Amino acid sequence: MGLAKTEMFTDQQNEIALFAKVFGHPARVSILQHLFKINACVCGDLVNEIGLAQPTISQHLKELRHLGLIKGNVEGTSVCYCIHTENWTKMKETMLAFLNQDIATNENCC
Amino acid sequence: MGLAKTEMFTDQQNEIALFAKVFGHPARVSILQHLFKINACVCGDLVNEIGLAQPTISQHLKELRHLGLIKGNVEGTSVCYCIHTENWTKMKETMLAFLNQDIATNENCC
DNA sequence: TCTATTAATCGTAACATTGCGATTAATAGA
DNA sequence: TCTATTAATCGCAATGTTACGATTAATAGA
Repeated sequence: MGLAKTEMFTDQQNEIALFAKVFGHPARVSILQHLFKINACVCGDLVNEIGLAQPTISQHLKELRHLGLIKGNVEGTSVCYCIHTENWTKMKETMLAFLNQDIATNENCC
Repeated sequence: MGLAKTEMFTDQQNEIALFAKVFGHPARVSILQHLFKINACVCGDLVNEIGLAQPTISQHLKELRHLGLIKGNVEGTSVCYCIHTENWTKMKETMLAFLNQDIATNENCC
């Protein structure tokens, strides 16, 4: 189907999956790392930096923007993208709670 | 294309993307949370717990196993799955380094 | 040995993702 | 106004993902 059955999972599980999904492509990881590094960027810079075509980068930026992890200011003919700090922090809390789960001790297994 | 151009990214970026991708489906998030909770589980339990068909769960378990995040012991006709603690810790370090990036201060933007 | 149980695998349909050429929209500057 | 620049959007081809019915493989117990 290619279509996740989201209705059978909790909001929290779906939220984790949505954030993880957007990190599930090295181009988006690379874009975010670049934005963190310089904290100000136009799309053209990213095209040169990463090496994918302009429409491809634009599409990845769109996904990051729709999840709220970055924001963009129009400055003349270019757009200045940067990390949406508050939303990044919120996302981080959700993901950290998932990654830092404690393992129940159980000697019956493994 | 549906095919990420991994060769233009660093090993670290590809690794982050691979881990994130496996968390990018609520069923796998749910499976991992369940394994953390009870730390011993057969596939059948997960089918009842989650509500997807047995082949679907089996497929998700396979992906988690191939990334090394879980391990499975055969016990008679059932299989006991649990978190692969060492690999989970390693994965966590990689993901935390990405999530905890510091934002460069730059007042020229946003 | 026969049967029930359990999980893996196969095959396939439906849908999603990725990448990019072509085009469009918007603005700056001549 | 005209042109150059920049990024978004469209459209499409190639590939990946998800889900599950059907089947298979393996073992336990009668």
